Amino acid sequence: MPTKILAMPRRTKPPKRAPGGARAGRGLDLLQTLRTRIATQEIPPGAKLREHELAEAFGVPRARIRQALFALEQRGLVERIPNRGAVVTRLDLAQIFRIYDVREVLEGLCVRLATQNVPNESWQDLLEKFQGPMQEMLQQGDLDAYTAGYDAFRRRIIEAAANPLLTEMLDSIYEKTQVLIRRILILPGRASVGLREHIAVLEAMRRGDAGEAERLRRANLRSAREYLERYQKYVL
Amino acid sequence: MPTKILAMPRRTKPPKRAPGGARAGRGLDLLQTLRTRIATQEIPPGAKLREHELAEAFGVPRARIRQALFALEQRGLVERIPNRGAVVTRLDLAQIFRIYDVREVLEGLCVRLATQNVPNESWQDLLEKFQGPMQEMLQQGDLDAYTAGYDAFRRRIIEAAANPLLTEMLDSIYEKTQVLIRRILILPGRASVGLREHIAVLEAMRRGDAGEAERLRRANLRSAREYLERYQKYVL
DNA sequence: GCAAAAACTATTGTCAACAATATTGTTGAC
DNA sequence: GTCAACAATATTGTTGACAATAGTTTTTGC
Repeated sequence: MPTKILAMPRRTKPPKRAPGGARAGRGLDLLQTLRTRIATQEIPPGAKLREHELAEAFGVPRARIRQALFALEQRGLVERIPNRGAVVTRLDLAQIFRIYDVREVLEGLCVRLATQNVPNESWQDLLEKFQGPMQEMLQQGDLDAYTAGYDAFRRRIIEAAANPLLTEMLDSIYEKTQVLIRRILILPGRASVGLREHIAVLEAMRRGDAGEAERLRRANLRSAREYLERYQKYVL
Repeated sequence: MPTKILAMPRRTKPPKRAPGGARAGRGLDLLQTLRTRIATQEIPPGAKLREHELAEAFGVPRARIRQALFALEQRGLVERIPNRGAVVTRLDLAQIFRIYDVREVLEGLCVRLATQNVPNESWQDLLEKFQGPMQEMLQQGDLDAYTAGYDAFRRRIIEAAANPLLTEMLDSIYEKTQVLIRRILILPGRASVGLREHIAVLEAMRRGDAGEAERLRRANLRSAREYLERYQKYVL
């Protein structure tokens, strides 16, 4: 039994809290930790989340764990069956495609808004990064660096879009597909195709062509989806 | 002070629960009640939601109210300030426009998926209803009936799209803008323009032209948004 | 009479014990 | 040997009491 999935990231003070400073964000901290661990599959799909166990591992009362689990349920990261407990949601292929349908239109909206909201020049640095360094990272097989670069791209766009509701929805989707995105990335030929598509999107943004940028971004996600469809047995 | 906003819809058994049947959905019931009351502004924006008060009004322990408020916060219907309590979220114009941006692409996706998922003929009845009876309702000024018709249209499309994530997102948006949608409807000329647009969408769906249906639905929502922009001082 | 401090009140946040329910293990009969 | 009923255990669900915090009023010093 994998009981050591849990274990706090370094909990130095189980008995007493830090006496001085603000520690009001504790509950949120806990939730955030669980979210990322589920998103990265450090806690894998299908894992049982026992309240008592978690409470002990995190050194917090069970009520707080309970609250966190409730929040995770609302975000769709865990499923709670009455009197049976919570398990990490397992996504089947059909659900993944449905998520991608939604993601496609939301990411499309996101680049459109971003293009409209900030001056065209502000995309220059990202464009150059994607035309140069990112290309090299791929050739050297440094997928971690590439992923980091892609994440930065995504975050910049989301920030520029400046739409809190959209941000929340994309975050909610992202934490469900994070692992999947990385798995698609290592499919044969996917990374370089993706990179070309990202560059096309960025070029449109650089020109200030919001409509075209949206269209290209949507095409990009549909293309990722097609890869997933073709190689599904290797990914899942 | 409007303390009688609350008061349960008819709580006949405060001391003991129904002895026999399933009543597990209690907690969910409470949440649902609060959601609809906030969505319809029966509980108006800015209203303070006191846990103790709610607990007494609903005849449930405070912990359950607390849980419900937590859920409402996650859905963005209330804002919780630590140690200060929860107030119903008040939307300003900027936020409303941001919501409409998201709604536009999601409803667009929704009609596209719906068109792809079910046979073309299944839209025939709705199309006829919109070309005939709905028109009459408008002419007779029966906005309640018209609204009900529109709701049915929306629900059919959402159901046909068969995408739980999308459904949830649209529901979440809808409960924030429900009142607003009705206010837009009574703007001069809006209803008839809207009806024409809905018919155009339905015609495209009837033809099985998913792409065009999506485009038309998006145009429809952008048009609603423009009305809102023009008449904003009358609506808010 | 005004301002600042202190006591008070109202409200939310935390917790640990208790109850209800589901699962697992054990016993007995056929 | 297998199945069913029953007992034991583990896990979640519920509740009320207590602690902490923010807002409000009163008091006191100038």
